[in-house]
Amino acid sequence: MRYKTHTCGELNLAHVGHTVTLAGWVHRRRDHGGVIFIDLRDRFGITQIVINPAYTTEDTFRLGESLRNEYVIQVVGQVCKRPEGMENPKLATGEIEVIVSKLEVLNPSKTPPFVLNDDSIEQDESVRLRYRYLDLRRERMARNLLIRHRFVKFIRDYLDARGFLEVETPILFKSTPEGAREYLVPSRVHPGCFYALPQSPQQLKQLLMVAGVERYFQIARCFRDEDQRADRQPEFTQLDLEMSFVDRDDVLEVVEGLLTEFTERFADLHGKRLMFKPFLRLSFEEVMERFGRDKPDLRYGMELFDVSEAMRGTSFVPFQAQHVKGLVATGCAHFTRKQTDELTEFAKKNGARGLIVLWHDEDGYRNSGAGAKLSDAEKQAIMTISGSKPGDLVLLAADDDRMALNEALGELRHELGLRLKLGDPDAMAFLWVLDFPMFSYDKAEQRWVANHHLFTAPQDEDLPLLETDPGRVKGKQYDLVCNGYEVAGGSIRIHRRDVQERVMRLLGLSLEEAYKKFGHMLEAFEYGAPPHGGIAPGVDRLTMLYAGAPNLREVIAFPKNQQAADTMLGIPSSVSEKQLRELHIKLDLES
RNA sequence: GGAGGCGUGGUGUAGAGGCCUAACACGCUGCCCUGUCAAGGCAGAGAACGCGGGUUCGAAUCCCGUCGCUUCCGCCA
Repeated sequence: MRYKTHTCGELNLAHVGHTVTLAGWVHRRRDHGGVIFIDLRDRFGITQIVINPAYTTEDTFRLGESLRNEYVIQVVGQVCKRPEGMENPKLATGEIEVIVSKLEVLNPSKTPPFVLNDDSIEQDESVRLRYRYLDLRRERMARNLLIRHRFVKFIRDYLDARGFLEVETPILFKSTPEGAREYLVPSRVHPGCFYALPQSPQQLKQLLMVAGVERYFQIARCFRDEDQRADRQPEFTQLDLEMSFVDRDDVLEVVEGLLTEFTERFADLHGKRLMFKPFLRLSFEEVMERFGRDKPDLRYGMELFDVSEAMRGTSFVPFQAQHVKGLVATGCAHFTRKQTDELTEFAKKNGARGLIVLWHDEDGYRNSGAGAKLSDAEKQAIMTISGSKPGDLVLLAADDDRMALNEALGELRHELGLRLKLGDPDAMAFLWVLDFPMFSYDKAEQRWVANHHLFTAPQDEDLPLLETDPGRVKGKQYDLVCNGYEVAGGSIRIHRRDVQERVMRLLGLSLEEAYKKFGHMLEAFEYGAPPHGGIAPGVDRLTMLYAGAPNLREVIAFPKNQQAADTMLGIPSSVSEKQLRELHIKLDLES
């Protein structure tokens, strides 16, 4: 006999009269003494089971009384329309119930260490992770897994329909000199040698372009041995993709089309909607000027304003700087001195020299603190430029370093956005950030460093600047930002050897060194590399946003904790002496 | 590597120097109950308050250290 003829989510009035077999977990039990109700749960839903002595044997009823939460049971019974007024509109199957004739306990269960049948309780996460297989039974987590599945399935269908080829690349990869710290895998066969787990399939996907694949993608696992954040896991999943004979907009269109269609087609599942259609496009420079962060949350405004000119020649010492900018915290004039002091501390921590606060009352800026020191003309200018209204709080900072000023205010804007919950939880505010500067000067090391990676192509018109003014060279690089998170990054790559060599020269990399580190790439590029470029959207981060989750762990079945450990599996763990010997490894636990 | 937050029965919380021989809710155990769906009623078991040290006549409550979890900075080409 089959374990189940139907799932617990599919029965309805059309099935009334049918005899069905269901199997699943006891979600909840309501024992009225004479009649027992069981909410039977499987992945597909919940169905009410009724155990009534009038319709079954004494033994079955006794067995029903012994049921507890999370017992795995199988029932045979008849689908019946519920009595008038007894329907449950909260359940998809709420118009019917199954009257049990036969009941079997397939497996009893210990009492779970935490509540599985109530998502409203915020459960301590370390316990959830310790018993992740139970945590995943909960409705919210089951939904997150489903959203992720739909997303990945959609990606495959969407790209397949557009001629992309899914190709797997090795997990046992090569240690690369730059970038994130890597996870190393010792080789048994080659004493003293190591594989490295890929930070991303970057180099391999470019080699696939040389190989003539033209349109490649992969749901790729990536590994980075860096410290964790809410949006960073040591292993994570990227939609890695690369295209030949394309320029920037071709790549952008693929990703934008994919995310637009997914957002709209699956709105019933995730409940999100697009804030910008088409996605907003801004240059890095404009984003920094207006929002002070290369990954701004554009679900709300609160743009930075610039009063530098109006403050020129001010007698107010804190504003005697090249640049004076600020932002308006709408409706925050009720903030106390303590709260604004906190904001000042926050701004300082993020590089501001200080924070000037103006309270906008009914009759203008309050006459205390900075409000008392600024001239009427200056206050009027700030009011006009900032557009502040009574009830608002105006926050200003000054600095000779414009970028530092933008960044400090940008972090302040972000912090306020979080504290004031300015972002609409149902909105997805996708933004393309374009025209990044390719290089920054590392003062400590006295050399130019690449902001993206070595293979990013400079914009054509900036090529001459490579030798004359590297700081002004912009790259064919692009980031996709959503709700304050970087959700994708990519670039058009250099495919011409001469340009590649000029970039390497600028970065102080000799041809000899370059060949040592990237020989396989440079060699491949000499065999007819097509113009190509790509991008890598973060599957975990996007799923997190679609799921409305506060961190990546919520959308990964078995995530690592902040210490990169899994307490359920007890990893990382030590290994036997024998294993170490085979790998030619001696431990030095002192250092 | 650094900074902040949290750590009380199985779970979620309350408790802010003596009223704590630690409270409440859920869960758990037993009994009652034929229409509930967060079922209901009655009874009961279960924690010396992460760990160590200190202050005090007295500490879950204050201080120091330590461990665990978490958020952020550094780091993440």
